[in-house]
Amino acid sequence: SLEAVLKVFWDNQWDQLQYFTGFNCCLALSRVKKILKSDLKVRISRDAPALFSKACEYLILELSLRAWMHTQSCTRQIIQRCDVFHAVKNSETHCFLINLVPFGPYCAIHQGV
Amino acid sequence: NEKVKFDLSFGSVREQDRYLPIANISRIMKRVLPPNGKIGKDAKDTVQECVSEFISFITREHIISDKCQEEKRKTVKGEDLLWAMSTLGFENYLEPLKLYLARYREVGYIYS
Amino acid sequence: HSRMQLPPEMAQEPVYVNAKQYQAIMRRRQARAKAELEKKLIKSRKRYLHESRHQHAMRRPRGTGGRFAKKTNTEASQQKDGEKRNACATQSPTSSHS
DNA sequence: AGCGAGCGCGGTGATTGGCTCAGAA
DNA sequence: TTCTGAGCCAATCACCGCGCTCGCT
Repeated sequence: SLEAVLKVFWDNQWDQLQYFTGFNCCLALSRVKKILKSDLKVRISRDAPALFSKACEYLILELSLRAWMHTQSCTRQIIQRCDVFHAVKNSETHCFLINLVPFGPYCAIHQGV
Repeated sequence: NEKVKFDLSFGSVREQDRYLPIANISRIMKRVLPPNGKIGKDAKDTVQECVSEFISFITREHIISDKCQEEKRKTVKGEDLLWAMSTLGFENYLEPLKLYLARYREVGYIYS
Repeated sequence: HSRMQLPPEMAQEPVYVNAKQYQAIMRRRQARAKAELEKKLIKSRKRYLHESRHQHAMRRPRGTGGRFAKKTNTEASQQKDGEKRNACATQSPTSSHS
């Protein structure tokens, strides 16, 4: 059912893009630019922060949705770190984050779920 | 003054500069939850770190992979980042981001 | 289906990743290892980011239940009065009390 | 020509902790 | 069952966006 939920999610995102009017930016562009520049000393085009702002929004939404699926499978109501770990580990597109999401010791009980 | 005084934590960059605001991260995360859904603090922090890693992952891959190394001082453009995402398995993001980029250029800065 | 096994960083179960990301993940690992060798990694998080905002939250009025309460008219006028008195004191240094 | 870094200036929303009980364990 | 820890509230102020100039290509 995870695949179906994700398909609905991306269809909704596409619909919201088609009908959206005006430019709503919910992540600070200057902060995105700062993170971009922190990696290499390089010039940043004006639209790169805006693009990453939306891309980060998608990343957060999809990661949270996958984590919430795992939360529900454990019959819990609060997303914990281990849910994010599970979402990262079982996702083709988010597995590059695997080194950043260490399992907390108190979450070890959920490792087999 | 105040910044320097309290930033003697052995890291060179402040927390406010390495991550996006935690309140924005939390608000976006809540959008996929039912009204009774909650988010643990460590889950918020983890996603916050993941977002910064995502930006660095795409950007560094673009900078390292193509000819930007020889050509010093090249500017990172939006289309380059889209190409880098396509090579890293973010195909789902491509079409929405293309449309979003077009919309942004329409209303963002076309007048002069 | 195109997943590659990642060399285990610590003692842990084998991890499989997207083949498209494998090289980039390895490069990122090397960069992190180098940063750790240079002691440039931040380990723990601060309890709060700004001292001034911490102080602001600490001295704010709270309702029953620990929530932040609306600033009352009395407090607002008191604060305005204090500001005015402060400005007056800076303008005329001999006008302070007894 | 075009395009981005850097700076200064308003305006503003992210930051922030004590208590309660949902809910993790 | 025990007892941890996340949501709740809104005022300040650090910072975000915008317009500007200047330098680079």
